[in-house]
Amino acid sequence: MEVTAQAAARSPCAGIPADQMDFIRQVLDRVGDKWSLLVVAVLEAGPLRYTDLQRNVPGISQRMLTLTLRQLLEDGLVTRTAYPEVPPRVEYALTPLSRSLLEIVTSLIGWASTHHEEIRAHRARAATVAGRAPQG
Amino acid sequence: MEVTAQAAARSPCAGIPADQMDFIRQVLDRVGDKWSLLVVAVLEAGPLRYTDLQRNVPGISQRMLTLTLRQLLEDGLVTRTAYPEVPPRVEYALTPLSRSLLEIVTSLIGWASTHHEEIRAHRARAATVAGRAPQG
DNA sequence: CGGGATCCATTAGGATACTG
DNA sequence: CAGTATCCTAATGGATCCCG
Repeated sequence: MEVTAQAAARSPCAGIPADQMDFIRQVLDRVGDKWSLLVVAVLEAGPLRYTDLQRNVPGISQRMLTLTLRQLLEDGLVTRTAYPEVPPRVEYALTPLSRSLLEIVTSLIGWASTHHEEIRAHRARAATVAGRAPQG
Repeated sequence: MEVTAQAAARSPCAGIPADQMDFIRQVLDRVGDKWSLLVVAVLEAGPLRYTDLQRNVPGISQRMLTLTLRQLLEDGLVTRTAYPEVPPRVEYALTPLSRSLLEIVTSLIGWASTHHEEIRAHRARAATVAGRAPQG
């Protein structure tokens, strides 16, 4: 225990207060999960309804769309507006909060775009070195 | 249909070419997974050996540390240096690539720090509205 | 149309024990 | 010290059916 405490005191994740560590994980979990980010990205252009979202986020299932939206709703990252019309209509939209997040995410996507060749090259190389040639 | 087609044409994931979509997911998976980012963050201060990493990343298991390091290694996000000494010593360090990633991540962490109260507040409020009071 | 509920497969990830 | 291998559980997530 004492060792852990000292280690944590010395370098609790590169200067992160470790109090924050916990909730940073939560944010990361949300950002890093399979769909949240995609949904937010799709909503950037403007409000969309449920089925439009489902079609614009390629490959998402109703279940995951529903769950993702619920999470985003709880975190205040999207708003839900139900119009009491004859064919029910519900629109989801971004909030100022998610828009600010989107800026960061956009830079992350930019990073990915810039460096993905590098990563790919490294992976291919690693696979070749890993034990046998990829071809057989 | 026409609405969807237009929406998709307008916003196939916020202007992302959808070719890139795939590898962006990969990057996001790596960044968003439970440990990669923490390991990278801890390595920011300088090279560390296996056991030091394990102690500095609170809660990580040997298994996950090993797997995470392997992934990072394959992607060229860390380097591994084994010193042929009597007690074996292995050091892991960041690369220019991971340092550039760290800048983005830092801003993400900054975002989290700035807005986590907002998110928490929204969650609490959502929980209250959800059907019953949080207290019971 | 906008979901909720259920069933099922895959995976992530922790605990433990063992090795060089 | 620096891992590897195995087992097992919990969470992720897709498919499907159902309902207001």
